Amino acid sequence: MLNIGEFARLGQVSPRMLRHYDEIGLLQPQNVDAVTGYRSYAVHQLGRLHQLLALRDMGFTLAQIGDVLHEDPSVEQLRGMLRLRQAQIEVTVAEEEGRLRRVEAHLRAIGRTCAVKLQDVVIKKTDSLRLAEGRGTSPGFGSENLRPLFVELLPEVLAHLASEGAQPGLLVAHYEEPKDDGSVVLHAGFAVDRQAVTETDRVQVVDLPEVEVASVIHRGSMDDVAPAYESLVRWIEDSAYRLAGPSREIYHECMAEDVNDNICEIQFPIAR
Amino acid sequence: MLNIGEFARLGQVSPRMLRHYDEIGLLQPQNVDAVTGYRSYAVHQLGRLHQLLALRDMGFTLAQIGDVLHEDPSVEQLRGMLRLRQAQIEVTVAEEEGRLRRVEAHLRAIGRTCAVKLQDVVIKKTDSLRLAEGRGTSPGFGSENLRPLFVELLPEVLAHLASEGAQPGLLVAHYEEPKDDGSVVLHAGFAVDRQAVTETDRVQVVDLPEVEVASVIHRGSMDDVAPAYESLVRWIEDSAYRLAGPSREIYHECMAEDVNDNICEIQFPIAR
DNA sequence: TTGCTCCTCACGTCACGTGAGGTGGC
DNA sequence: TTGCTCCTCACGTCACGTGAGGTGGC
Repeated sequence: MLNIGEFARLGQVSPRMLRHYDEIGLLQPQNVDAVTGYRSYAVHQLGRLHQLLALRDMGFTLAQIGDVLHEDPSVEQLRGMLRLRQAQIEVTVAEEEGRLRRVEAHLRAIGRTCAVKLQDVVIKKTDSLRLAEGRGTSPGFGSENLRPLFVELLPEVLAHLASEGAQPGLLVAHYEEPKDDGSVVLHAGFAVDRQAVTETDRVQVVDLPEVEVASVIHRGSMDDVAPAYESLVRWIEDSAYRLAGPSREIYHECMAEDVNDNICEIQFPIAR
Repeated sequence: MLNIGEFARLGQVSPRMLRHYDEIGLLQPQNVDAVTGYRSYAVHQLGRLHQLLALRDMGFTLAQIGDVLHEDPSVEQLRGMLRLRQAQIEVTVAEEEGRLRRVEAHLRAIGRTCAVKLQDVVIKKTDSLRLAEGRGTSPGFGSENLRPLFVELLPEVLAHLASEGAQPGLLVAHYEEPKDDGSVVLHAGFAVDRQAVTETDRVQVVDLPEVEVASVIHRGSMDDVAPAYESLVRWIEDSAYRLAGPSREIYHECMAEDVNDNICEIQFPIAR
């Protein structure tokens, strides 16, 4: 019979761990002295300890290990548990590799620019969104092209919503894929949630689906949005995602007294 | 200004998380109502939240994120943190892949045999060990060859230790690489820790170094040790380690009344 | 007597999730 | 009045590490 220190040394574990395994019933000493509380382990318990450590090294929780040790599962059950564990580890590995790619994308990003503040690209799922919107074609991106279109479309949408007694929510814009000549179709409108809004030939109601996006927050005038767009796109390509559609712009704040306080979230659907 | 629910929805986080970040000073609301305690967030705080989430997605702890957000590190410092994080993730990935290989080795092991009980292979570091030992050559492995050698060598070692007033510790055997003709040199002796023991031409004192080993516990007669050896070797090869030397046998229990209660630990040094 | 090993609490870890119990505005 | 959102505790999670304070045999 071995005392706890000797047994711990043989098994290369700490006495505290053995006490813990005793406490939760995973591996109880052969004998506990009724007076002193001293634990004694039989040499053959080293085999049990080995099983326990082997399962722990495979990443099973102590509760699962308890099931295996006490319930003596069939070969089939054991195989099932191992397969499940295998699948879970594969998921973990994939997650960590994703993390790694994101870190490396940020590393390359700070290598490329002097702007320190681009580490705010975030992957998230958007909520689905119902918009009342107007549409128009612009000769290209750039606020010199887009601004007049916003000024044309938005009052029409607002007037229509007012005539229907609906409250406009967030201002949202999204785009269609640019044509070969560089022209783009802009959709600009307001979130209307579940309010009933009828359509006209100038105002449509559309549902933007939930999608996974990469997103940045741009603060300031939309005249200066280009760098944000560029770093977002490069970040996405860098981190082994790919662009899965044209962008959306969500104007969380677009009427600040100071234009530098405007806040616009730029989202690109991504895949992979 | 947004209340906590609105802000949480925009950032795709839970209100509880925002309260937590407030509590630990990571992201405090623009305003807290003195009477009701209601938190209000400014839209531009979405940018801060994005930074926070981006850092979290890279696996930084909240304490580290706090440092980045509050202390506005230089590009060089930021690069250093990212590099460190990158290295840590690479370690994690390597560990998880090791786990995966161990799980797969066990899966193949239970596919190969009907014996359910071989899941007790464990990787560990041995303690260094000082032995007083005798040496002899056997025509091969197998207890029919080795047993006479043990019977010859061990009494000599014991007698020598007794004459020196030293206490014999654990019985340990180890081997040299087998020769081409299949013969092996057996070293068999007893642990002597730091006791002073002089050497003779029949009894040598050696230090076995600390090494990383794969280890199984064999219970019963050494006549039946072959399957344990075989499964240990296959397991090692299977899990992308490789054998880094000949085996050691540690006889934790070798004089049980019932031979089936003998306990022997078999270790193979491994590398990679 | 001093050192060593053993014992039993019990707190701390990390980033929140999940009630419990209560409040304020539509 | 009912629902909804907000609030503040405070426990639970997982596998131990790390004291604190005390005991027993050489």
